Amino acid sequence: MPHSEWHWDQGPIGRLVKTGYITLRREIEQMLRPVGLTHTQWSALGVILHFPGITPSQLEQILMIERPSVTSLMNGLESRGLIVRRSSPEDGRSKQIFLTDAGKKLAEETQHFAVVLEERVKQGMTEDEFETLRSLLIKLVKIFGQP
Amino acid sequence: MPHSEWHWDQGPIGRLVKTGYITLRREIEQMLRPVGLTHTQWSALGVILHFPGITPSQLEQILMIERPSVTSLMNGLESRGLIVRRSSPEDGRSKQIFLTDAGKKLAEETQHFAVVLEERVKQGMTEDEFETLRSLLIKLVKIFGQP
DNA sequence: TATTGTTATACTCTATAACTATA
DNA sequence: TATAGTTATAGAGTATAACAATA
Repeated sequence: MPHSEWHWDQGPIGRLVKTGYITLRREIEQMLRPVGLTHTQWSALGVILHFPGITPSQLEQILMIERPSVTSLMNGLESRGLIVRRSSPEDGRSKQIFLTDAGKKLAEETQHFAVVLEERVKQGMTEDEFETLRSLLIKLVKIFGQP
Repeated sequence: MPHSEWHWDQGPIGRLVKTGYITLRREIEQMLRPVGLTHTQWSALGVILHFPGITPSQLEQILMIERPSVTSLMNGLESRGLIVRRSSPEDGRSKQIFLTDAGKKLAEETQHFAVVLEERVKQGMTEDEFETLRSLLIKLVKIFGQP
């Protein structure tokens, strides 16, 4: 790189957030490698574990991906035998998503990875800094509309 | 979602960072739609604009993606006529990447999107909060190794 | 008409492993 | 041997547009 150098910690806020995201994602994916889940699949399993019977349209909002992407993601989990879809008894258009026994087991075994990561973060900064980071990230997101 | 509700602003720090990342990425991609660039391509163009003659191995570190991913990314930009690769005169193994005229034009036209986004963030929080967010994100990344 | 979900289709991003060329 | 880059291959993630079924 002629004449100047790269400093990862400079540059706009968007790049800094992305760097933070990639850093944390890589940590999680390293933990997930032995069980063969991607971080997106792992997130989805965690949500379904908390909200059994959730619908694709609800997942769409939580995971912040489009509807067909939810279908694709669920297809992957279904073909691995981790989830099942059932028609909703209340609304014939809706489908409800449940974890299978295998899915529940895997979700329960891996959900603490989020806590492990969070603990490592907490060890690197004060409680006060940690809470400030949380609240400023929330503030950042709210600027662009998330209610 | 029976019996409980989803609160996007709760949950672990990892999810919050990801929410922030997706939020900003969507804003940028909306701005990029008219010119037909993805946010990753746009990032790469911006880096090459700042560091003409950069090598794939250097891009690998900056963009935080693997070497073959760099090749793939550069192939896409090359086939659109936005960059060219030349062999390094100093090291026969190395290749240097330069923007074409069209690539330079596109890069220059779109680089201010990062500033636009940053300005919107700055309007939603105090200068102090903004700097704190920056420094805490840097601190977060450093916990996991980025020097 | 509006909503829910899926299909069809396509492209980007990413990664691992193996290869070539150069140092 | 080590490094730089590419190719081959594959899978995930994402999106848009069009469609079917239900409300």
